[in-house]
Formats: sequence, C-alpha cells, structure tokens
Amino acid sequence: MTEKPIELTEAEWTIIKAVWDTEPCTAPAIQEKLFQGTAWTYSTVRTLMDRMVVKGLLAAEKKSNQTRYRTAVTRAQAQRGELLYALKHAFNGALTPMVQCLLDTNEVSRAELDQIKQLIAAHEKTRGKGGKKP
Amino acid sequence: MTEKPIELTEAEWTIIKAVWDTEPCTAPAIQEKLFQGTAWTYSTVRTLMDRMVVKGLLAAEKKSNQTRYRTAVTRAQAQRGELLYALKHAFNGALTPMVQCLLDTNEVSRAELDQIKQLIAAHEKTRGKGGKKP
DNA sequence: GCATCATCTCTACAACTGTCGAGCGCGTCA
DNA sequence: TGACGCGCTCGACAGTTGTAGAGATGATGC
Repeated sequence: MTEKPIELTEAEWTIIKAVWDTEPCTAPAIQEKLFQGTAWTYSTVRTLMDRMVVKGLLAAEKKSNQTRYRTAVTRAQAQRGELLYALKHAFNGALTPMVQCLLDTNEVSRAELDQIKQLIAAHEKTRGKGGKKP
Repeated sequence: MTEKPIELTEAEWTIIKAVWDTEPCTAPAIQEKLFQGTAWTYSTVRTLMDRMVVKGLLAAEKKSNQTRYRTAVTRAQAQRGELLYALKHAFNGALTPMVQCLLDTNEVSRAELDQIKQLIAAHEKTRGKGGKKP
C-alpha cells in the first residue's frame, strides 16, 4: 500500500525534530528545549504534541503521572513526504527540473557539488543491476 | 532584500498553475479549466483567487464587468519557495542529504540520472569562474 | 496531614483554509 | 422593456493551526 505521504506544518517540524533528538522524552523536556527558540509555553507544546499523536506522528505512553513521547515516523519518512510534496506540486513530479532549481537556487559549494556527484555515482552503482546495455 | 519565501497551499498551487498556463485569464475560465479535476464551483475558485490577490500571488485587473487575473510571482519563485521550505525544515538546510533523499525516494530512471549529471556539469561550468583549479 | 511543586487536562479563541450559496448588476435578444 | 444569462460581491460555516490560561491531580517534604 502506498502509504500516504506525511505532511508536517512548520510547528510540527519544530516539535518532531526535538523529539527525534531526545526520544523518548516528556512534554516539559521538549518545552524547555524549544523555549529559547520559540517562546512556546508548556500548553502550546503539549497541545501540539497531543495533536501530533492523534495524527500518528508521535506516540505517547502514559507512565503514572507522566507522558512519555516518541516519534512514530522516521526522519526519512518525513523528509520524503516533504520532498514529494514539493516535487508533486511545484514540479509536477518532474525530478530533473527540481534538481535544476536546487542548483540554481542555492549557493552550492564546490564541495557539495562533488558530494552530489559521488552520490549519483554511488546510486548508479547500487541500483546498477538494471544491466541494460546502451 | 531577501524577499521572504513564497509558500503556497495545495489549493493555491492548483490555481496558480492554471493561471500560469493561460494568463491573463478570468475566474470563470479557470473554474472551467479546473472543474474536471477539482469539482470546485465558481465561488470556490473566485474566493481562492481573490485571497491570492491579497497575498500578492496573483494580480487582478478590473475590466468593466470582468476581472482579469495574472500571476504576480514567477514559476521559478514559487518553486524556489517550496524547495526552500523543504530544505529548511526537513533537511535543516543541508543540500546533500536532500539530494540523497531524492535519489533514494524516487524511481530515478537512467535517463534522469544522466540528465542530472549533465545539469551538474553545466552548473560547474557556468559558475566555474571561481577559477580555483584542482 | 498539609502545603508545594510539577504535570496534566480542558477549554478557548483568533487566524487561516477549503467550500459554498444567495442575491445583485448589466448587457442582450426577443 | 422585460426576461435571461454571466460574472460579480458578500457573507457564512466547518475544520485546521497556533497559542495559551485556569483549574485538577498526584507525588513530596516536613
């Protein structure tokens, strides 16, 4: 089944990144961790986290008087979701223009370019079993 | 000035893509064009378009009894916005992992890989003025 | 046994999104 | 000159998101 893509709002990204970093963790811990950057109160964080549980983004486990959270989706899943959203809507699913845009947009350093080239080479090798000959 | 990135909702993407394809155009025309895919009524389309004008995504020009719309952002700007959103939130701004994910995620055809390699080569050349020689 | 502190639960609310329907002008064609 | 058809304007409403305060509850120290 083509599990439907995961989509996160900005606030949800903020939360889930913190949870990935420290899971399992409690809401107060996350609140404290994020406070510097967001100034969110406990209530805010808690509400967001509970909504994310409902959506299946986080999992909560009640431990007496505390609730312990962990993520319910992997970083890769979430990243893929975000990427697919952009790919689908902004680029009509066409990969090449997306890469083009990426290259145009960003200050891509030489080092990054090299890394990317390596990635591609590696990718070609890995899935190279397609053994079709030109 | 680092113009703040453009962000579009799904519905807005649908609209703006139609407008790009036919601008300048009227709301009824867009409604008709999208009806097959969305089943949106005139009111829906019109509301979305007017809200997009307020946001500066479309421009409207009143011509007697009709309103003519055109886009106020380029496709490239919008694409860049979407990409930057993903890059920033999902990948913490790191380009390489994003490309990695792209390669992993999608069925990238050999043709695409080749195209992408070309893109990179072209990119290297174009901005290659950095004249540092390895 | 009671005051305290940390957590939790519930409720609220404004803004933004998606989705319309009802009613209003204005050309046009008998 | 009046009925039609288009396109327009307004208002509405439910659902989602961001943000938070007020009060309940359970563990702790004395």
